[in-house]
Amino acid sequence: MNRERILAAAEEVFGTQGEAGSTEEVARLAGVGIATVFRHFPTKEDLISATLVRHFDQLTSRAHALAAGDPATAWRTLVRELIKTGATKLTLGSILRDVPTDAFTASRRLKTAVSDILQQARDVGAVRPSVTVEEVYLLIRGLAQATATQPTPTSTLDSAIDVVLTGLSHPTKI
Amino acid sequence: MNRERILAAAEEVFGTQGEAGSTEEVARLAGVGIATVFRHFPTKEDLISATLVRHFDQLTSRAHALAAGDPATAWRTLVRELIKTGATKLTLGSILRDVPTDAFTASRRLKTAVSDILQQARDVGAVRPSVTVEEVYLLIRGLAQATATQPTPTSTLDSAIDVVLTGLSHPTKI
Amino acid sequence: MNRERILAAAEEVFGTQGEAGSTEEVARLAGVGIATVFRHFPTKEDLISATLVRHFDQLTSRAHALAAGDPATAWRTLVRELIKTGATKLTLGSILRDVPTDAFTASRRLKTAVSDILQQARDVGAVRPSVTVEEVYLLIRGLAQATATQPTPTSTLDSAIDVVLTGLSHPTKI
Amino acid sequence: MNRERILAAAEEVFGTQGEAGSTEEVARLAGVGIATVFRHFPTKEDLISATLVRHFDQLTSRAHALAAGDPATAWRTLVRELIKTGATKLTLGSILRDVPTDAFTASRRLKTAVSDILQQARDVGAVRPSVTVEEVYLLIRGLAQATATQPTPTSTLDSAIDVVLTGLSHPTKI
DNA sequence: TATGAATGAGTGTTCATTCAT
DNA sequence: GATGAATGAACACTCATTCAT
Repeated sequence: MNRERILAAAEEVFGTQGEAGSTEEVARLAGVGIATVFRHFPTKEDLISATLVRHFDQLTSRAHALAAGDPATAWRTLVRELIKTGATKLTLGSILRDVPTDAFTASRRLKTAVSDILQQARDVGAVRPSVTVEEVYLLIRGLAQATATQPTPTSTLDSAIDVVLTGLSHPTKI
Repeated sequence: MNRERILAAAEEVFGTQGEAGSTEEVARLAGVGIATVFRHFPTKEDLISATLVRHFDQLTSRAHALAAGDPATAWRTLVRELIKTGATKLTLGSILRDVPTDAFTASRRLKTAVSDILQQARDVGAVRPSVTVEEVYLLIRGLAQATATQPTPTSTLDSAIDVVLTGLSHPTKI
Repeated sequence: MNRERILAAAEEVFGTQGEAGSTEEVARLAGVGIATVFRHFPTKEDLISATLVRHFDQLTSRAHALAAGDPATAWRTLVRELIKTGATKLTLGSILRDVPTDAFTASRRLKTAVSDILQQARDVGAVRPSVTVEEVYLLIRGLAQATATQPTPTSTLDSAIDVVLTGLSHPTKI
Repeated sequence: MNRERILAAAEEVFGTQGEAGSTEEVARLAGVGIATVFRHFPTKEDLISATLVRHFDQLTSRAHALAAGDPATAWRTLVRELIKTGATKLTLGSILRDVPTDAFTASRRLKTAVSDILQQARDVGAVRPSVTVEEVYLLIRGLAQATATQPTPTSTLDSAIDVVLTGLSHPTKI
């Protein structure tokens, strides 16, 4: 039952400090001994991976929920939320060097869900047809990481997101 | 005269790994003893700071050079270059916690140069009037960090940059 | 339970070499890994402080025991023992720069015990009335440090102690 | 000509901080490059040794001067001065592990001079006949080191010196 | 199953000492 | 003869990981 407590603590610790966060701090925050953490997750990497899986799965659920509503709104909301929730936690992505399979799979699932909504958005003309998931992901990851890295006023972030959404909906300059 | 060799090595090491990079690796890469690094830069922070100063100053020079030409072109070229050269190195910016004065000053100089070119671009209508340097910086830093963090095909990055440039030139959706 | 082993090793190492002694040597002598030392005493200063507390407490106990017997004998025995046992270890006192509270308190307790016996000795005329604890401490510390610093034949040390005890019992020259 | 400047700096540095003082600080204080220090004194130990020689020779001269006057006064003055001037500098003595010959010789010379004055003092009854130079040295070194180690009010030190002088002039308790 | 205790490898930093100029 | 630059060996301290209970 500690597993959940540990994961929550890990999301807090690594989300804030990146992989610089120490396993011992996770244990302390979870209120368990350090050996307990290692019993559940034999490696620091395993712990981070599991944390990512949890995070990605939550986002995937959210994407599925949004997919039921109006495509244009769903799209804009999704992009916004991915950037903002990722802001505190996605630093984790940077740790995936040799991508652990579990986390990789979870991120695949999320990417699929995002692709689906993107497709709907393209269909209703909310997004220019030539836009790919890859570039969308790059833009999302960028803003998420940039704000995670350095405190940013909400208004600045909102403007930047608007720029991205606008850029995605208009034909690119020659 | 090792100073330059050390700075180059530091740019490589810290640019890739952020402040996680070790001073010892910098020394090894520069082909000098570790104490030599510390003779030139008494603190790891000093080393990082000096690396940043060098990097920022190079970019500032480039900005000044561009400012002499056509505003719209200058603007697009600058944004592109800031993102691409920053890609390998700007991770460093995230290290500026207690901003070392020198690096801070150098980054101010760069920001001023960027602001000037942005103003010219606004004047010729290449950029929407309401755009601020802050949001431009956030977008640039985002793409730089995102590509630094994870290998990205050039084409994807180029598309993303086009999205940003387009978004900056069009009026934002309501 | 290594704590005790580490403290014993620390008393040996720091007692001999003062704060110049290395934590690593303490670990080696205690037969434990260096990290174990740091788990028990997070700082070198903490380790030294704990060593001092242990040492001071032992001396305080001894002083209390002596206080029960004949004042003149108690006095002479105490001074002798403080010098001789301190000889190997009291170098540590010199490390109390920013006195760590625990060690300071322990040394206070010892000083009080010494003062009590000194008072008894004054009462029975074994020590001249004008003698203060401060000068007694200075003389004790002096002989302890001097013999710790440089090997000294027992007979020489005994003579020197006799000189001090005699000087403390006679009226000072004008 | 730098030799003298370096020695003066060394006496200041090592006298204050013991062997913890760094050679580089000596160089800085002497206003010369560090390599210059090593040209004159190939080893840190050599430097300290030379510093000691200088110091001992000065004290020897002083002893000779005093020997010309009244024996009792000379004795008391010498003891007092050895303790007080040694207080700032004799920390150095503790560094003599494998006594470098030069310093050893110089200290011999000083010891002889002290012995002579001690003999005169014994002859005029200012010091008990059984007193040896060894115990005198031990007492002097002790007070010098103790005050060097820890700041001590002048009055306390003076009282302690009086105790020693008194103890040396009276017959020892049985 | 959970834990506190133990550990070795690594990090930033200092310092006596050497060498090219 | 004097110097600044270079170096390796140490040191205090941290952390992911393992083990006995």
